[in-house]
Amino acid sequence: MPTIHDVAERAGVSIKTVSRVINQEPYVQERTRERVLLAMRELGYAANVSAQRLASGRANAIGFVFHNPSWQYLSTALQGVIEGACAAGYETLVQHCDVDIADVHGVRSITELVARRSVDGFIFTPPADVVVPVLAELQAAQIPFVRLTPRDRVSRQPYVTANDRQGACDMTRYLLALGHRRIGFVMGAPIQVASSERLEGYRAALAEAGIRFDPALVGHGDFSFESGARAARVLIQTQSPPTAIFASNDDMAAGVLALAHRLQVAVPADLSVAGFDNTPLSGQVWPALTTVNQPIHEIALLATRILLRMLHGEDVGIEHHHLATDLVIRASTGPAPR
Amino acid sequence: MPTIHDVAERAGVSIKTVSRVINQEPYVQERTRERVLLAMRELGYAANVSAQRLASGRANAIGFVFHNPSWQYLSTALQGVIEGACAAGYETLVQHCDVDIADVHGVRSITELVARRSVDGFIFTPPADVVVPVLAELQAAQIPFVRLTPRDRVSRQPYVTANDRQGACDMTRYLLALGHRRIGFVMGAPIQVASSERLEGYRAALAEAGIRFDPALVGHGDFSFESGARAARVLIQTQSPPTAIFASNDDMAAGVLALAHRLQVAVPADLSVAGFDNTPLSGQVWPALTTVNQPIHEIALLATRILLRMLHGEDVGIEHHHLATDLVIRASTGPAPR
DNA sequence: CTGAAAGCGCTTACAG
DNA sequence: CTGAAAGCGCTTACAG
Repeated sequence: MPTIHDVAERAGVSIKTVSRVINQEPYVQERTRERVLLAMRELGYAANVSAQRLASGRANAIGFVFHNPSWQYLSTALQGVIEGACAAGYETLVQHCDVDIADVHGVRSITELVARRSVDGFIFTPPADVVVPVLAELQAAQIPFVRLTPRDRVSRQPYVTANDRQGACDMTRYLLALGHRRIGFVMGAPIQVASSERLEGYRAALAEAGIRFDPALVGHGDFSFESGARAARVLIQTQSPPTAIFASNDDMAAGVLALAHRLQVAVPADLSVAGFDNTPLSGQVWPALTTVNQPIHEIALLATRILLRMLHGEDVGIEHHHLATDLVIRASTGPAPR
Repeated sequence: MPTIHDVAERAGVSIKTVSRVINQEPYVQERTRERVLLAMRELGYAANVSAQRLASGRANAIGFVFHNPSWQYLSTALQGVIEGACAAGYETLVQHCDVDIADVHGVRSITELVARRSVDGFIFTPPADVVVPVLAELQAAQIPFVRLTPRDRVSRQPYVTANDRQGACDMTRYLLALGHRRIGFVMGAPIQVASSERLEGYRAALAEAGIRFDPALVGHGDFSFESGARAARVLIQTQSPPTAIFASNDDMAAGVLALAHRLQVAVPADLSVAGFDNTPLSGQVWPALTTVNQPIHEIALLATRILLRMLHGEDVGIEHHHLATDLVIRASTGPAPR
């Protein structure tokens, strides 16, 4: 493996000049730069990352922390982070964080990445951001991090999220426009901030249309398929059942759909069903789900760019971004019956 | 940040002795070891990974290469790799490999990880293992790698896969046991070896039962939901349609299901439908899919353990593992009609 | 069982 | 615009 010395010798310059070319520093004569670049190419040279890290004190790597969000969320977000990191010459280290064991393993593994100088900063995906002591520790140690769809939105720490409230409001407006007046809503796990945000969006649209909010039309789920089916059973078997059910994620909407099939309720003729997240699942059930798309890739990319700015020493101030969602209209929704 | 010198001073030993304790080398007096360990704890010491890498010439990291398999496959496999790597003190670097652009970006990014000394070896997930020139380059450079469910199973290079043939054979036997005699089969993308393996399993079970293989019962898909629906349309609208359709992955089986619903074919009363992979999707469609479970986590973990042995200089010989799958029986299959 | 010396391949100040 | 020296924090051989 060629080193910086080999390149320097071949180009007839000092290693410092080679270093300047590698790091794209100014003040290198164009002809010199070209000679160095040529030598690097001829030798197949690539800088030794560990040596760079040791000498510079920077890892040029970011940690991607996750607990266990949906597979799809994780992968899409990870690709966004990798894209942003790669473009800036940063590596991405994936770190699982066990939220349940709280500080035993979770904390250790993350702070260890810092202690061992393996990463310069972190991206936290939900719900990994609930490990508050870790975040406090990072903050105290001045290790930058950006959170994706975090639970706490009060602190000055930067975060990027989809605008859940607006998305739910849009969907509810759409169902109202189809003539639905009794619209059921299935809530997600209360611990996640998206749950209440989506409920608020639903309520806002109802209020806007002059429709009284009816608690009896709200089912309580936990974002799982089964909880969606359970909530739907309750909603459908009431005195005056809703003509539409808006489940606040796709998994629960699929559960609603399965229950409707079992009870022989025609979708969307007798019951419209809508979801949230635009997961692959939403397009692969029958009928295909009308849902809300979250720009996960863009969210992750933006978060990474903010993190990179922080790593470059920039004082970014308050960076709280709420990215717009969009409606994906498919076959599971239709005009209100009668 | 404390260094090895700080620990050495506090423990009253040389840095070499501290190094011995860090690396768990023998020949350290128990009392000395304890004093060093105590000093490390008191100082909150963690070795600087970059310094270790530079000095030792080893990265203690493995690269996880992926193209774009299903999200779920990717995540499950990644967790298996991280688990195995972490246990051995290795970091995991996730590297996307663009199979389509072939050697422009794909090759570059992978060989660069090696050139920059960022990783010691690789795990290739399908279909990233199709970048044959990269594999050849790695082999020439003596960089160990293990492939997951690779296309090429002839070379001596180690790999780990699920036993697709056995899984498909088991499923077909199960359908036969339910009384089905005309069983349709939807093939996946021909480029993936799993496609032909699964077809072979189907054929083997038919032969075993003394049933002639009928090419007219084989639909040609590409593992996508849409291709499953298309293939099902052809199969269902023939003169004597099958009483069961075995789609060789869950996405296609969901497509078969959607088409059956559209054509008002009752599942499983009139048509049994089976899938393969046991993805989350399979449990969230209606009726829930009978499918074949692949032990992805175990596959990834085993692959990582083999890679680690290679990285430790062991000559592992031929390591070609075919892990058993198991049947997951749910609601989409039932006795043959009549 | 323990240690002093050299060196891994870079970057950081500092000179010129 | 270019370079010589020092040092980042470890491990590797080699002595004792």
